[in-house]
Amino acid sequence: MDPLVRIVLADDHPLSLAGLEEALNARGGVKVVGRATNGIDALSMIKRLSPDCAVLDLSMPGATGLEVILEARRWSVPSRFVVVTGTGTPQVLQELKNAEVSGVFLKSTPVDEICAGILKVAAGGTAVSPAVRKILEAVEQANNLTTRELQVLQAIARGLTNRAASQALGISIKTIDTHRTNLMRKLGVRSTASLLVRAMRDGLIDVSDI
Amino acid sequence: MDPLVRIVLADDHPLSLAGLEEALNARGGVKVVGRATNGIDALSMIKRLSPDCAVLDLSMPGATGLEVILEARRWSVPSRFVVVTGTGTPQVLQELKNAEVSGVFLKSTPVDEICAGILKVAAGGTAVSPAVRKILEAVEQANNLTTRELQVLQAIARGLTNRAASQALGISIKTIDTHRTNLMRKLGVRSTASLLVRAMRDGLIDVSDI
DNA sequence: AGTAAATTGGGGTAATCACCTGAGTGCTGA
DNA sequence: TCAGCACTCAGGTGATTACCCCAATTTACT
Repeated sequence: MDPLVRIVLADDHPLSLAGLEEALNARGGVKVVGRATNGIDALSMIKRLSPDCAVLDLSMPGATGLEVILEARRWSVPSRFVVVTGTGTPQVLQELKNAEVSGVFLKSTPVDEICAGILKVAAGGTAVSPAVRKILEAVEQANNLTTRELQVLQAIARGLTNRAASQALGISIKTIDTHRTNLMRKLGVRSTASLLVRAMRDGLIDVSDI
Repeated sequence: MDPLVRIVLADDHPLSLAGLEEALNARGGVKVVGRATNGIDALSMIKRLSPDCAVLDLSMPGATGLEVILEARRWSVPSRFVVVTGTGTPQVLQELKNAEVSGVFLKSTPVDEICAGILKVAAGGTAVSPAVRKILEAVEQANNLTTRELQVLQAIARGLTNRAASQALGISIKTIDTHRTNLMRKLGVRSTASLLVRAMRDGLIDVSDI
């Protein structure tokens, strides 16, 4: 048998912490050598223990999981990292991707899948849940949209007609028309209806203020 | 001081169970007299202990929280009930509302809020989290839409034009037009764009298969 | 049987959309 | 300096939508 994989868990929600540890123990092959409920403790613990893998919640008091990772890397800690995040907003996931975090999971992911991912990352691999991967692909596509195009998309989502959108953005109706045409071409749809469905599904537009 | 409020907790996820109990203990005034990780145990426990309040997860092996409640009521158990559900689909919430469950919360709700709700329900009140209430209002509105109108809404969401939708549903374009107009009037919007945004935001249409 | 609601569909009009070609400006990196 | 891109706008055409009118038929329920 391999020696046990040493793991540090950090999550400000005690219940998630306990649940994950229990699942990992049930699976075997790992040893949870440290637990933290805030970013600061997590960071010092990771520095001190140099675990094979640190599993971090993203929203923690003191420092987010991402901040912990970046800081730990500045100290050349050899650990690998898995981030578990509750809110899978495109922006957050993009940041994690840029930071080249080895493993990313949503909290809604089945615990078994997360456990498997942690082991994989600890073994030197990468593990990104399908849900996260899907969102990232959407982000990829959103990044191909220009600022102005996103603004036009937002305006349309608010129910503005081309005319109203042109007034809102202070440009000609024809310009709005051009942008919308380009949006539909870029997203591969042929109607405003599909455009909005795609945009909302992929989180390209902000629905909260509508 | 009042005597301690006697509570039974049931959740197949041990971590949620522990987290909630911890939070309740921290708040004080309550005593968790029973824990169950499946519907069957929960039911027998409630019958045996007649707690002031039973807090039930909706998705449990054996029997769902709702089934437990309905069965417990058949036995005239005097307990009051709080349901905590992970998936807040409109259908599920509507069923809970119909069953007149005293308290309904999403798992994403802050623990403090859930605790406060449990105490309120145990005291004879009702507690429905704002998020749930909002979804229910949307359901209310969706129920005012006829079957055909919902079908037309789905068709539009799939990006079908009036013509394509008419062919898909085997009716005249003019009928689609009528339905669409009625939809917009009922939902208080004046454009297809707004119609879709409203529909998606409120879960009136199924986005998964688009 | 009778009333209400749902579903169907026709006519018509003004507005808007979808899509095209073309073009001027300004910024940026090679 | 020059190509490339983003942004801007125009003209034009056919399709479609938004919205109003009205009415026949079916379904549901009292």
